[in-house]
Amino acid sequence: MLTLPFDEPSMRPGAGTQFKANFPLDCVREIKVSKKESFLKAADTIAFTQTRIQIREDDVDSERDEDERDELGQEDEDADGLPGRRRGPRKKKMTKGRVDRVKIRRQEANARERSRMHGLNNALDSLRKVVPCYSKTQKLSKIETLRLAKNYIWALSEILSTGKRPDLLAFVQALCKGLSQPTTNLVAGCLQLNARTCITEHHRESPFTGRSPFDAMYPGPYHSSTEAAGSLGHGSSSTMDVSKPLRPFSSYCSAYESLYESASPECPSPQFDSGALSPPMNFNGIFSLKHEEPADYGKSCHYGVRYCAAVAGRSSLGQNSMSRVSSSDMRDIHAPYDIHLRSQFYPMQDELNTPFHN
DNA sequence: TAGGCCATCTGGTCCT
DNA sequence: AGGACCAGATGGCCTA
Repeated sequence: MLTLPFDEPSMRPGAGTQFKANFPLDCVREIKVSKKESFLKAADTIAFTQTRIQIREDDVDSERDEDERDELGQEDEDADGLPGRRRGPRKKKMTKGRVDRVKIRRQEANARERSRMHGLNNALDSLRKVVPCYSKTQKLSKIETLRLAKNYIWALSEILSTGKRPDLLAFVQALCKGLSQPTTNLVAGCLQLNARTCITEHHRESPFTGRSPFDAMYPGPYHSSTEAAGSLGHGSSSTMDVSKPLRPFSSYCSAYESLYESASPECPSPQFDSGALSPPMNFNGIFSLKHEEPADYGKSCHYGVRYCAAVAGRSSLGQNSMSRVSSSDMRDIHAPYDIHLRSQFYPMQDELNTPFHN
């Protein structure tokens, strides 16, 4: 499901301090340590605490020794009759206590660094949940998550700025721009899209003639032709022509530019080999960009941007789901990415997306 | 077995 | 001085 939970606590400014408290339980489960690790950690903690106590006692002793030595040194200097000869800060000797304190500080710094990286990974996990491809079974890597998020933001901002109804394929291509082939396959799988069929059919037609594979997904005025319906595997008649080569990725780039009238990010994109794509999947006219919903889905009033061709007045879906963020802002936007109040859309959308959830 | 990904440690730098 | 942040090094795990 393609959603933008702007209202999600972790997305709000100032929510960082409550990050752990608001974090979905699923994520907490994922980072939960095993019993063995818990025991080891507990043992380490005990040993560490004991060490600290011992070291503090040693510190007191060693510092007392240092002070005594310093006093002796001062006496020596005085005895030499050359006071003030030594310039600059006195280099402190690495006594046992000081070495131990350095060790402790290092361990504490390591713990902080671990905690910091865990927070970073948690943030990355939350990002994984809002990009258009999320699966617990096959997690996107860090770099791929960031790339996909960047593409996603860019594509959505283009839609908002141009107010044009984009081509589904171009949108998918924009999302996959710069991603590795496995990730591209994963995204295609998450989109429930027969990428290869879609691409080859798209290649056959002249691009951006107003009739896209997207048109085939929905009945009514947008259902332009039976050919288009076949191109996306509409209903149960989806077939995949594996003999046709994939389009080079660079062509996606130009197509996307012609659609959005601006340069796409990082163009030219790397050209990937035409590896195996997702297996043929039936496309029943319901488009879900995500396999799973956040745990708190529907609890709060989320704004979701979803790929939905149900333009107002053209289908019951559209009529029921056109709770715009701002009617004045969105009135002229006829893009299929309508913004919905998630709480209002939830029952229908849950029903529609049931077949695509993990 | 090589390569990718990841977690962790570590030292350096900057800032308060 | 101490904490945050960063980047390099290293070793483990997994997969093709």
